Amino acid sequence: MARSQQMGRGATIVDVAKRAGVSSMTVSRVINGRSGVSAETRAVVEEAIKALAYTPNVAARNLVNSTELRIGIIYSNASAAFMSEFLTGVFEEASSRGARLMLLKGEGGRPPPVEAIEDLVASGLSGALLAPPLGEAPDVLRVLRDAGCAMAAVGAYQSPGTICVRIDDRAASYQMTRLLLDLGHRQLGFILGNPNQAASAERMAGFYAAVRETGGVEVQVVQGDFTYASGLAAAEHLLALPKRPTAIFASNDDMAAAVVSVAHRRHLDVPSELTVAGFDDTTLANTLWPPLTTVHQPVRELAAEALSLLIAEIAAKKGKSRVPRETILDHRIVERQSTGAHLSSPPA
Amino acid sequence: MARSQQMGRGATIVDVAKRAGVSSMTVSRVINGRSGVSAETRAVVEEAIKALAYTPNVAARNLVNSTELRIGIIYSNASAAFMSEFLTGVFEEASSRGARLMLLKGEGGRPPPVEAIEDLVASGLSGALLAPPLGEAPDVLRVLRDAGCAMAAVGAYQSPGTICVRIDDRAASYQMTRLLLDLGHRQLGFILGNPNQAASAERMAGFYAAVRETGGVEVQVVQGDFTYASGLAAAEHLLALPKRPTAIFASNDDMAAAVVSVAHRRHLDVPSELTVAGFDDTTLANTLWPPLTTVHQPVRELAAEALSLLIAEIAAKKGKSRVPRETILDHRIVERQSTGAHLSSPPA
DNA sequence: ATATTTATCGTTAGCGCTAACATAATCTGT
DNA sequence: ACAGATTATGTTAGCGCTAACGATAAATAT
Repeated sequence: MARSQQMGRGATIVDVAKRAGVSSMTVSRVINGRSGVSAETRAVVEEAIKALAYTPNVAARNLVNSTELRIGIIYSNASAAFMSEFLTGVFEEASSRGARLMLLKGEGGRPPPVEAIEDLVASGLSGALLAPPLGEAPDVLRVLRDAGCAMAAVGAYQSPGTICVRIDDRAASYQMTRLLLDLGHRQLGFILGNPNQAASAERMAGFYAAVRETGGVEVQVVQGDFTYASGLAAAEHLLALPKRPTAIFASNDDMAAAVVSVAHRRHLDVPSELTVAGFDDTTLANTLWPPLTTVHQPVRELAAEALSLLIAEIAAKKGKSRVPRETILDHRIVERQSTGAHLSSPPA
Repeated sequence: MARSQQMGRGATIVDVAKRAGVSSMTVSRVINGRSGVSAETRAVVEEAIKALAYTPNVAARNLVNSTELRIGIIYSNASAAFMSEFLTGVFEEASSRGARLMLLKGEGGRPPPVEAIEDLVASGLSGALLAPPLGEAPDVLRVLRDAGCAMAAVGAYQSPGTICVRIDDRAASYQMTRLLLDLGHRQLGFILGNPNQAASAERMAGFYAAVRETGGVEVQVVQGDFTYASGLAAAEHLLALPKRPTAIFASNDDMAAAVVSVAHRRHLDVPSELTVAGFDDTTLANTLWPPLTTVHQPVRELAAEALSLLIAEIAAKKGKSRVPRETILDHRIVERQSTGAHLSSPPA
């Protein structure tokens, strides 16, 4: 019996070819979008593919190409909440593309040592995907670039030859600030992020943009570095000010959480006496009480998109690459319970 | 020319066979630990494998087996920090085994709906790996069991037919309590975990075991459910008590973080006026200030081991499975800065 | 008209591995 | 001692796919 169809799982390329009345090679060409197939033939084949619910067998494809796509995922253990989402996105994409992932993690929030990256590259890498903030780590970028390794970075601002996938930090920050202003707040505190990440400057720019277009706003800006500890210090400073802010916008959730903690220590209720907003929508935002109003990044999609682009880039290696250098995905403002309207006469 | 060795990436099974002076089939048998190979032949082959740094080509293997191992990873988004580690472990293991992972995530800390699981199973699953606390979710277990799907659960206590991989919660809890007692604390508070997870009872048992063998200890136990909010309430209760505890041991880090927050609100310094200990060593433990003393679980290893056992179980499906039902990995007490010696006369 | 290019499609071979069978060598029991 | 069972190895074929080349027909050039 003609085994293919009846037994076993999915249909094979041969089944499709038979049904379309062409050779398997033609089907292969259609699948891979290769040229040299007439429009009508292509249509017939596509019809057959759909009818049989055919999906290419990645194992067979990898085997013959022998080019087993090896992608290095390089990250530091900075924000685990973020990484969980990130890895999920990457893995889903990788498994459907049949890519093999090599994870490399730095310890203590630091990038992995250069030697580790060199080893990884030496083991034969097709490309590397950088999780924030490594997309802006000079050492990492240099090693990879020297090795001629294709790169994609999530959350990074452009560096030559790297595919960047991120949200529009400035716009997000602008919108969040607008939200605060619309709630009636006119005394605003802003806690900056780590200065060596481009996103920090963008977030501040968005904040200022919203402030500038509104009259009578007083702002206090203090430097942080994205850590909880830095948020603690910044909050202590802001809340000890003679004209203390009625709303504080921190450049990430960790620092926003610290603000809440300091507020509580000073017996200030959140949000009735102090409004707090964060950025990133990590689990922390939902773990603490009150849950934080924050900016949600579509981390999973960012990661999946970055991997997808990276694979495209690798494929297009010889010809001029038609892969966009910069891709922006949509963010979302999540309003939870750490923000509230400004009360002109605060409660006793 | 005999292409194999000189060009292309790694060595193939044929290269190994040639070097060992046997057929490729014999090498295959050695690799897969199949019987029917003499000890000396096996040794020679293993020698050759090592010499050539041979690694099996997963694509080729999957292709011929056609049985592409599809493993479902089922989890809720409870603790992202945990999941990040968990996924890392699972993915590393999966990529070296050539397994294809299907992720299924529940929303809002709930298990995924039964329909979703049924769909997943229907799509052809070889086995399922359950992240905590789903290893003890009756609905999930039932659906999987009915489908005759092999299962492994991390952090769960035994349920028939499921492979459980976890740490010894009781021993860990005992050790942590001992640490507190050795620091001189005699007024202890304990915050219970969610009662529908077996680990909660184990952790309490360990706590009591340590308390019982020590004289003159007063304990206050209050119910929690592993959430930050429940920790808040529990801490408020404990710290309002007339004879308030000098040390509080929470059944997980989220609740321990809440204790720290409440302590600060009441102007109690941690650790000089109140010692706090957690459990799990999530990133939260290192994010907050002061960093928490807690019990570290080797999450990555737990996940990898569980997947490894699951794959073994699937392979041994026909014969009697020789896979252990329960596997315990080592934990570690991590002493950070939330714990300190009890001062007989507390500072003014 | 014939030679030459171009577009479309088919054939062959082989990626690295293992199931299934074939073979050779050794061990049983009576 | 010799058929039959056991153990140790080799042979053959093929998993699903695609590179490389070959074949055919149509378009263009000379």
